[in-house]
Amino acid sequence: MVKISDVARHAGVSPSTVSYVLSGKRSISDQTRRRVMDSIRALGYRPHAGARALASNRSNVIALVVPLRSGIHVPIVMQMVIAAVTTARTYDHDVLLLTQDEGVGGLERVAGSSLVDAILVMDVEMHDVRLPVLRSLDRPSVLIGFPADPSGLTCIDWDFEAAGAACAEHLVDLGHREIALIGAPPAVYERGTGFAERTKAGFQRAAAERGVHAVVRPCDPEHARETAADLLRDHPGLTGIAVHNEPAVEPLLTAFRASGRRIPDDLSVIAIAPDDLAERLDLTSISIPAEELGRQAVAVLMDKLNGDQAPGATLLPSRLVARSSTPAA
Amino acid sequence: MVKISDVARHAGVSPSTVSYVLSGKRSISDQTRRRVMDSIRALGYRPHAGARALASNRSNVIALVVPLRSGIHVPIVMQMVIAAVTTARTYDHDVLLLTQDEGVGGLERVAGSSLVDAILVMDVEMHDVRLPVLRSLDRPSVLIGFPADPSGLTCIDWDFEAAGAACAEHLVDLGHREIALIGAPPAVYERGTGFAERTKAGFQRAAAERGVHAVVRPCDPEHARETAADLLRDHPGLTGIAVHNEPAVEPLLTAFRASGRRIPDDLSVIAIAPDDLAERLDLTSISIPAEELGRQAVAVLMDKLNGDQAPGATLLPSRLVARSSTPAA
DNA sequence: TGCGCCAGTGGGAGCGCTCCCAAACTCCGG
DNA sequence: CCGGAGTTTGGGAGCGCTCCCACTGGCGCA
Repeated sequence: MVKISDVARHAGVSPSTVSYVLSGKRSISDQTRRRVMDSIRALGYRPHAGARALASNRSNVIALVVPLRSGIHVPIVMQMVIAAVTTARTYDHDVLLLTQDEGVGGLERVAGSSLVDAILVMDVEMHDVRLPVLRSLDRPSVLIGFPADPSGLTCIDWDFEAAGAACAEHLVDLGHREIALIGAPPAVYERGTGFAERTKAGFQRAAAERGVHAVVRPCDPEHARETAADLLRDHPGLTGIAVHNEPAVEPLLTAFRASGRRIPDDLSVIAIAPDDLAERLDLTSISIPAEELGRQAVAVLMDKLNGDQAPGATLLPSRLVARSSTPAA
Repeated sequence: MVKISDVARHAGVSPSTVSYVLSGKRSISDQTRRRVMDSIRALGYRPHAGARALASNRSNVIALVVPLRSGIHVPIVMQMVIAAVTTARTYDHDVLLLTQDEGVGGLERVAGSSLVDAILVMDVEMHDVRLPVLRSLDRPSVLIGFPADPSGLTCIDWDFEAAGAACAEHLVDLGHREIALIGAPPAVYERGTGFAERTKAGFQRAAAERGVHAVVRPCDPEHARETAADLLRDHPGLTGIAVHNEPAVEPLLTAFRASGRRIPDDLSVIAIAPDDLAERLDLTSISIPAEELGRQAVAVLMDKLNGDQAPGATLLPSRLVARSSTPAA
């Protein structure tokens, strides 16, 4: 194994100089820097991660806690994970993967052993048992999602309240007087996951402000057909529908058509969904950019690592893209 | 920070004894062990990962290279990832996530810096550029999937050849004389990914051995409808179909029905797909246990890490489960 | 009694890096 | 010509752990 002293000898400088060339923590003459860099390349030197972590008290690794529970859409999670890894690399960090089932112990383990410098937690619950641990840990963390009490924590998420409201506004502006939101699977609401509730709240608030009747239904994608049928039966006057449940979108559309409703003639449909899905189905949508969220979360985490004061809460705006499922009047 | 010498003092032993208690590398009297463990708990001691890695030349971290390209089914990948992480934990290892877009450089980086002890690579291509690097690296690796030339490498995968053959056999045994395999998206074949080819080969071989006419079509899930229509038009006598393309399964079934074929009365359908999907649709299927593959891959990797001679190739058998889409005669 | 053997323990060098504390050298103004 | 400031570099302690090399005391056997 090539070590820093080998490089130093080869370049005719001291080990500390090689270290400083690599870290940039003090000024080095151009000539020396070049000589050192040449030696590094010539010898194929790679700093030993463990030695570095021991001496500097920084591992250059962040932990990423991924969820894998019912009701969450896996491809979106994966997009965020990939974006997080890619972004972390631009900050010269790697990503250690933790699953939720290790729970609180996993966080204490990787933080306590100095395996990671910081922690990114996805899919936070309203009353997440990990919150007190995260608050007490000596390493910075960022949560993707908002718990009931975010005090003392840094959280980031899409602005689902605004997204829900935008759906209602869009439908009302098109002239609909009776609208519905088809939301996440029941399991998600029962868990008290924040995003589902916030979408609902925004939708209902915006509708109420405009004096429009709004109903909200959870929806299990496997029973989309029944949900659609029930909804249309219970509310025959329904003409505008928002869907916030990615895997259920296609089954729902099929079910609406099967029940004789033409889209958009009889029913306007807007979805809160990733762009690729909405584009394919030519659906008006509020886009939820997964990569953007993963990227931003890491950026905020790195700010905290550098000691910069990060905002306690970040809400990523979503964007409404009109397509042919909600025609202008 | 609590260090090993603090524990040693608290327990009235030497630091080396604490180390040996933790590693189990030499015998310790019960009494001493108990005292040390008590002190560890009392002080909340956690060994410093970096120091450990430096002194022992083992980081207890493995790298996992995940794919995210077109044509692969994300939930299956995620299942394998989760299984790999969970299994690695049972061997007291953590998992560092690498994306493919760092390519060869990422492997050299994490191996060269001793950040990881071993490498697990998912979604291997036939002529993967990473193969020579993996062969030359000083750390063990395991590939999930088989390249064109697996010499000098350890590979593991489902036995797709057998799965394809089992599909054909099952259909032929039911009396079908003209059968088809609807496979992965064209992009997957073009990339020369092994699994798609092997399924095809097994299917065709088994059909040929039984003197039955077999056609194979790739299928882009987004154009499942057209694929189904074309296939039925080109081969009106088709009565048995195997599908090896998870996201296309439902659209295909819809398309078959839309073209007037009843399942299973007019058309027997068998799928190579995860159990949950097949169960939901009540489809006869060859199950591809994703968790099992992730678990086994890590197990083999750990064997190699321990110096045990691991088999060069491992093929995981799949299991045929008959359901109502292919009724017994 | 003397010896070898074994189980249990301690001492401490060394893993490869970082970063504090100087030291060397150059340049300038007085 | 000297002192001080600025720039560049070297020396080496120390990060927290592992594991090699002893050392000790007890036991059985000749």
